[in-house]
Amino acid sequence: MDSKLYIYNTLSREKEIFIPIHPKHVGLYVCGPTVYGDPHLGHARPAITFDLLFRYLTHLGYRVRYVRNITDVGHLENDADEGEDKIAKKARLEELEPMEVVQYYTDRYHQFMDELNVKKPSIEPRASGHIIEQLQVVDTILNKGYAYESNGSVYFDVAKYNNDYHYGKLSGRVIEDLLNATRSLDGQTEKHNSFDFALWKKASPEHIMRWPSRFSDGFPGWHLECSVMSAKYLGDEFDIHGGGMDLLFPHHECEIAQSTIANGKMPAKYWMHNNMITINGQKMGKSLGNFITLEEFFTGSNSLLSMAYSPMTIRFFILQAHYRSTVDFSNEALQASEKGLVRLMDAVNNLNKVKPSNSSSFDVNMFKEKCYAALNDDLNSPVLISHLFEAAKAINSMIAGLMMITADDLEKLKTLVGLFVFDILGLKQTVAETNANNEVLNEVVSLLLKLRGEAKANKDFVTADKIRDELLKIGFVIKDGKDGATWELK
RNA sequence: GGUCGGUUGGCCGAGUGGCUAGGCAGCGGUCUGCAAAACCGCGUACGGCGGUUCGAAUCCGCCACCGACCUCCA
Repeated sequence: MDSKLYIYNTLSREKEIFIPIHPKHVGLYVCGPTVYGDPHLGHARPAITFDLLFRYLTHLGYRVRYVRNITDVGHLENDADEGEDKIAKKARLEELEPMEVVQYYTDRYHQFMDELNVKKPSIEPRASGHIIEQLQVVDTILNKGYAYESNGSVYFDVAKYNNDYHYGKLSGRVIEDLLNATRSLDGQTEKHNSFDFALWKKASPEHIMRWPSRFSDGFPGWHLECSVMSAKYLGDEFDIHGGGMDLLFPHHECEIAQSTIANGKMPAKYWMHNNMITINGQKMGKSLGNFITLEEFFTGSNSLLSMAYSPMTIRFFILQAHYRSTVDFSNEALQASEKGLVRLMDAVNNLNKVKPSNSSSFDVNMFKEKCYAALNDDLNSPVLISHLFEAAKAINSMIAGLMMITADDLEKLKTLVGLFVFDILGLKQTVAETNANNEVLNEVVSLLLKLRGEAKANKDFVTADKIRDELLKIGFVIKDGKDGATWELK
């Protein structure tokens, strides 16, 4: 528990030691997906980053309440008009209920997160399920004088807030600069200042998701849900707030302003932001249209992909970069990750083949220390992985008889490798590897390998190679070693 | 235009003042009937220019290039 975990706090722009507000408990809030499109690689990054954090904090013994929201309000518009076009009419008849769209993409998101072995959060609240709470906060902020009503909408008064508090403390924005960056936007005329943001927005006719309120039929502002739901489930003040770097401004800045007025407190102590995934050096995002969905990765069905990549390859690829760095997608990089992952997993499986000796030439305690040090240093998963590769090399050397390990140390090593690879990094064995542990299959293949061994002993290499080649065709890779052949499924 | 961040060997990607990150690819070797795997060895990288220092990829300054945010976006 006295782990000395340091995390980089965007608020201070420094790594800070993590000390929970309530000992032994951690409140973690992460901005989840807006469910109006298929999940893509960009969605995988924060999910995996904060999954790693969730897993590690849990391992350290904290009771973690992890809240990750589903944004299902405010993005759906009805583009149908009153034209007589038959196709348009049919489209309208077959049109999906907004909640159908939400349900569909929520399910898709869950499906792909499961495949990536991302643990479910403790609570996954939906914005649409918290309209009443959001309206209550609108009232609170209005009553405190930091919001104004304008033509059925309610806006947060940023200028007033900035007089009394500090708008921009998270993002480093200066309000005067924001004024200079003015652009013409819809609804501008309703706002006192361009940087004011909506708490409640009156729905225009084409908006199909709408709720009644004393201001108008409308929907809550874009930033309000996170302030409301984090406070509801984690309290006015909680430990860690996470999300993508692109949400830093304005989303999180606005959240801070709202929560500060509504609850009188900074909502979160530590703010963590994962960086973007780039493609050809550019951010992969919905608006740029350069995203590759997770389904496309898993099936290889995208012209940018030279092959399909397994969920674990994607997970490992993301974990091989530090979460605050951009990570550039390329087929070459992904294939390198895939091969590396196979090498690592092979070594993990090889642990069972290691025979203990009387002494150890591998320092298990040092290995353990280095692994924890990497995680404690702002979740440095790439460094942790580099240590795991060193352990992999050591394991293979033990099998080759070049290194030794005592039975005690071997047990420790098995426990540690299992802990870091499976529990904390959240990697898992492929279906093929799981099949390889099937006893019946094991005996059948062993029988074939035994026959091949006999053929080899008789210098009948034609038969030996035939067995090997035929097995390879089915998907078995045969590896000859000092003490006979071993196999694995590709 | 403003704010912030980045530029590391063939590719990806750690590293923040001196000590081999790691993975992939490549080359040489060991092992093997051959192959694969594994192991051993090799490459001697830090955008440019200047400064600080005994010593800088790492600190400071200037320049170049790239990106993020400023608008929905993970």
